[in-house]
Amino acid sequence: MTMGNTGGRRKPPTIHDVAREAGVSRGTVSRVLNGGHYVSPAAAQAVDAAIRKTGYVVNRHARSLITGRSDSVGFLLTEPQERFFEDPNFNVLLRGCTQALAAHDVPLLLMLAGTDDERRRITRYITAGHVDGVLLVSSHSGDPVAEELRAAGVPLVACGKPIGLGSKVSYVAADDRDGARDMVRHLLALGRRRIGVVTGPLDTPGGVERLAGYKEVLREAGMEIDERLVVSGDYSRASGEAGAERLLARAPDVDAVFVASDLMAQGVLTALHRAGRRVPEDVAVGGFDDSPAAVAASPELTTIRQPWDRISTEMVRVLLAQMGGEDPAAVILPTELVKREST
Amino acid sequence: MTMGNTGGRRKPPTIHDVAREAGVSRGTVSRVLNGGHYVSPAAAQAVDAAIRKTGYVVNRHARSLITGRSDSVGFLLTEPQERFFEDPNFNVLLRGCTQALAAHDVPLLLMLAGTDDERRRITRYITAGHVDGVLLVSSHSGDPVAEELRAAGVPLVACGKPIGLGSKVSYVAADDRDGARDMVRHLLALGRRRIGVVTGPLDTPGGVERLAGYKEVLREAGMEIDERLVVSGDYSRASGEAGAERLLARAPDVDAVFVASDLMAQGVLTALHRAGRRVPEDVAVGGFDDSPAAVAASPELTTIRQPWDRISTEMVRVLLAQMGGEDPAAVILPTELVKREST
DNA sequence: TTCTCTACTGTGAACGCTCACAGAAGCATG
DNA sequence: CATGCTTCTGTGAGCGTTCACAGTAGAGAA
Repeated sequence: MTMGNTGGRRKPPTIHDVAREAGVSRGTVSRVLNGGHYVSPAAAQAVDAAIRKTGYVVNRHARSLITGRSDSVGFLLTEPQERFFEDPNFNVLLRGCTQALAAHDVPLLLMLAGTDDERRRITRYITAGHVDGVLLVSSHSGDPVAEELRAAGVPLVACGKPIGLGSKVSYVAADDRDGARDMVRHLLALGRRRIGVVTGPLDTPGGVERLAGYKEVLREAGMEIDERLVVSGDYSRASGEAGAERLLARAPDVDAVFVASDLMAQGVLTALHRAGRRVPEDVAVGGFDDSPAAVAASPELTTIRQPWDRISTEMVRVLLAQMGGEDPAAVILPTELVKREST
Repeated sequence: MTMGNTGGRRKPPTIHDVAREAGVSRGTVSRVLNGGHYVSPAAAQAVDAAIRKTGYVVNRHARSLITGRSDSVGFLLTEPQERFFEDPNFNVLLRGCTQALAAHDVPLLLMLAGTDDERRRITRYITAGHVDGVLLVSSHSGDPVAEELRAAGVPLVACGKPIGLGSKVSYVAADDRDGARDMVRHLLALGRRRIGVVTGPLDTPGGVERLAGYKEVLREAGMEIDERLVVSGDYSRASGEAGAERLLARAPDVDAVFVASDLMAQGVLTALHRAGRRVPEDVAVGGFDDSPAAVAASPELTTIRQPWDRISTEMVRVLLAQMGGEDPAAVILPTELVKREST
């Protein structure tokens, strides 16, 4: 009685059913499914109709078994997870990647390598061919997982320039150096001349590049680099606070600070406030990332926005290309200066 | 010359290779792989050794093809994605689910149903049997995707009590009502007597329950519900601000506000500050969620913490049980009052 | 000894798909 | 009229695993 297309189905239709329905052979249906080359228009139409009528969906397992591909990719996070999972930009990245892949009908598997045990299992899983490629989030220098995947020849696209991996690894990154340049130029344009910097960790490309941009612009402007104005942090809020204190102690005449992350910049604001300096009147503060911390701060932070949505789509594009046989590629995307109250 | 275990492998070892290496048959290897029943200790040991030696990893596609299971689950978000992806608690949930599943060697597929097109594709994908179960985040009343999955008999566990779905759907939720009770009791214990409330959307179970808890405690305390003290919001910061203004206009003598989300509570703080009310001296403010907004706020918010880590592990537990044939279940987990500066 | 029962093991036969190949048209060229 | 070429189609094989079944060995009971 109830045999319609709704209701609890037991056995889904196979390519066989579609072939019978369309009056063609399995091979023809398969060809239609895979691009439709070498298929007559009439047959293609019949197959399409049969697919709709039967509600056929390809069994990816059977396909994978023979093709050796899985037609899925992994999103692998080997970073200390707290840090990344608390960064809303990470969400934008994850969402962007998922959607960009979905547009290509490629499922995304989320993999978190926290413990060594997980690392091992995930490495095995990937090298066994259960995913065709990996989107990697890791700024670990010499990440063992990444290295092993690279060695196994798994298509890999890193978010941000990876350290310690050969040039064989693709990556997509924001132009950290140029972002830093923009910010420091902005501070110069405001008439500031004693510009300090709180760097990120200098064993990460981001940390290095942002510092390099800072120095470049000052040199361009004919100024000497005063090492008293350079202190380093680790992207944490606390390190920003400590950094600002050191800065104030070493160079009390500082009139602007370029901080390599918004979170640290929040700490800088706290320290400046405590020291009785007004922002931006006495000291202008520029952050980096355009995280929610930037607007949550008071005053709201001028910062550098990284194009996370474009980063994600580019990562997917590069990965799919590489899975299709193309060579690894590096993509650098421009950043944007977002002016707010702190400068 | 270079034939070691490292390096670019072409063909991964199969169950055949393991069987040959161990001197047993495919069947025996398969039995070892699937629980080891009806296998002699000697054979089991030989197989284990052979697996280690060959570096064998089961081909899940081949397995799935015959078992009909995929041994993977989907994490499905049908909510407007901006809202959830900006909520760090969502991250905790996602991470917790991923890790709990990883412990069972079950991969997680991330699925975002934003557009109708995506919704259709995902529904097809799931009902075609490409995942064995679904972790669902959706407070949509009458979510069509959820309804279709339920109808198709796909094991489903919702995060939070779902609306409009039959009792056949499992869910795991924090005890919203009890959390609200705790907060309002806390405000009463501080001596406040004119306690206002900014509710969440009243077409969600969370919104309804939190309001119910508020009313319960006041009635318990022998107080009448003054409807002037009840305003509704939609969880957004702006709606909190507007709500507080309405509250102040309608009941200027308000001395405490229970706000159904931290984000709204931030808005409430802003409005109170603007109106010249001191927090907590003049008006105590209690939030809900313990989101980062709670500590970012000034003063830091007293709030109700939902056990997101436990919610995730419970969701996974219930889902796996259901995939194993058990009946749907509902799990309600206790919340925790976190006292900070705002009360 | 013979039988039965249990514990274990090996062997096709699938699962649903793609791929290589063989073949059948249709059509122009020699 | 044969020959080649292109376009299209069907068929068998096989991907790596599990499952059902048949079978073997050893222990205990008759």
